[in-house]
Amino acid sequence: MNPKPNLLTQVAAALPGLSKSETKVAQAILADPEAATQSSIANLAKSAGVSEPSVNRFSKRFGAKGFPDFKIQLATSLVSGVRYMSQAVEPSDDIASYPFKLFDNTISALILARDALPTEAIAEAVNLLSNAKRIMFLGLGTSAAVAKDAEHKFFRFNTPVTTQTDPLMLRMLAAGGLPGDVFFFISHTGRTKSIVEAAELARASGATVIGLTSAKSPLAKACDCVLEVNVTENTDDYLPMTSRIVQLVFIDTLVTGVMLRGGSTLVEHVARIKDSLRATRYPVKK
Amino acid sequence: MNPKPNLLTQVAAALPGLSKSETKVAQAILADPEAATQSSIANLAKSAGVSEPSVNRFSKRFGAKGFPDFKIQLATSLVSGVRYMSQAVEPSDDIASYPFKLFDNTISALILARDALPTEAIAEAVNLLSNAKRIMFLGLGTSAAVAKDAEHKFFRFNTPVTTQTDPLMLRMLAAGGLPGDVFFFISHTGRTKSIVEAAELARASGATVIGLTSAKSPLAKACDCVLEVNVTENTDDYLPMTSRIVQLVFIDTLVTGVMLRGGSTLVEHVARIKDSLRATRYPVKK
DNA sequence: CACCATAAGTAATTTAATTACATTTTGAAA
DNA sequence: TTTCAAAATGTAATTAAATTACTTATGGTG
Repeated sequence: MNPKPNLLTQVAAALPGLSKSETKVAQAILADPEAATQSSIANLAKSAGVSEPSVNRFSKRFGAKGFPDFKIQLATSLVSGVRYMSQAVEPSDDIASYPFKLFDNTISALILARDALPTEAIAEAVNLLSNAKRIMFLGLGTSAAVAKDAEHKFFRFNTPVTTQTDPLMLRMLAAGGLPGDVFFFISHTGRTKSIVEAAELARASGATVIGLTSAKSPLAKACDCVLEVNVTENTDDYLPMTSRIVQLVFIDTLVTGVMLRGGSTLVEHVARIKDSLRATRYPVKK
Repeated sequence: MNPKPNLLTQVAAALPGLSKSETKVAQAILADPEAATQSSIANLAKSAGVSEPSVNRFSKRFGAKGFPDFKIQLATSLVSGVRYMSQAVEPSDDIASYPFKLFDNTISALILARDALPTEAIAEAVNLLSNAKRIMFLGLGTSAAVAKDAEHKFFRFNTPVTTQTDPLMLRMLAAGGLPGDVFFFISHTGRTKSIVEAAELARASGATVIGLTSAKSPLAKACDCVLEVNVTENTDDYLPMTSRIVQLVFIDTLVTGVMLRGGSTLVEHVARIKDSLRATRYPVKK
């Protein structure tokens, strides 16, 4: 289940020990693996400058039943990834299975999210955040950690940024919003009352409201700009896990977007801030 | 670049519009896609109960050049994933590229981490955490957000859990460690002085020290149990992103491990805590 | 109920891959 | 350096697989 040695890597690794014509085959494959999965044995033999049986022998050397089988294995190894369909953790799972399930599920969730990225909304959010006079990242519970992370990232820019988890402070903060303020609400469900209410207050105050939440939720309705994240948590018994990871990568995306917009000036600014941390660490020995 | 509709999904989606024998083929494939990638056209035709040309026609209907090509596409779609090799974000990137790069890079990092999971260390950490009288999750900067997240998760168990970011508090906390305490340090580099020093103090105090950090780092040396995370951030100009995601999935893994060890009692306990949140949310409309 | 259009199957053909065997190359020992 | 055996590679024949062209069946419509 776990050890899934990438065929392409295997071929590269085996290179030194191969014979002359096998090396040619390996190089031809390595040069354009994509093409190799498409071509016939005759074709590949020709482009490698060897005979067809050489290619066939080569295929078998790597554990394939024959050349077509090799092509299939190669094709799979080109998209290193995860077997589809997320598998829920079960009481019967042990150390050999549950860590892999968790990683696989997280990876699957990210893949799904990537295939449904709301790029226009992202572009808009980047725009709003770039022009913000002040940014507030607001989330409760699990989303508080995401908000905190966002704060850390945006803190390095020039814009003042805050997080807040006290619901009373939240209300006051939201009520006191001003044009130019960006309130960024984070909520997986989009149904947490204090968050939704704060979003409504913020909206009414004239500030800009962005939501990182699921589509059609009450929170989404209260936002100027909605970043839709639709992750179905595959667990009731165990704790929700994947949604916040996806949220975090959204945050990363926004941070990057703002950096790109800011250009070299902003990159240098961030670099300076990063440098300031050097003294807090033990240097890497040579 | 983006739209990469999963072939298997496509087949499933097309089902209602297919003719009788095409439906049979689709069902045969859907029933065991893995096997379909291995079998010949004759084989599949037989197991679907149709003629060979029907399978061939079916293949072409889905945009393949022929059956072998279909098999390759099917094989790739079974491992939904990411094209290998992480691509750094560049100033020339725009909205159509950088979000996907970020997701892909994160996914790649998770795949690499999964392929090098330190299962024994995870098992040991789960053991230590399960038996802890008190748990401290400690990290600074970006890792503080991870620590906060861990606190949120572990908070739902019966064990007292804290985080702390003030370096003076950190020292005091560590110096006051007792047997039965578990100090869980989080640091990507493993070189942050206050963290390493706190780990050493904690170790000296007789408490158990776990580190979620990179191998061979100063922090790793100060720990009883090291969870190695080796993620190479592919960015100097832009902000580190992927390492904390991997750290979080490690946290998820530990949480799950502790839950599994705790059995149904713990699951029920967590469910009760989760239920307590219901009143804070707007109910889902029917 | 006849007709057309679509769907599915049969059999022939073509293409691709494999096997068996011949030739070449390589390296070690005389 | 020559010789020989073992390994490597290639050629050609064979077999297997896939595709095409064509025929037969099925189902809906005037």
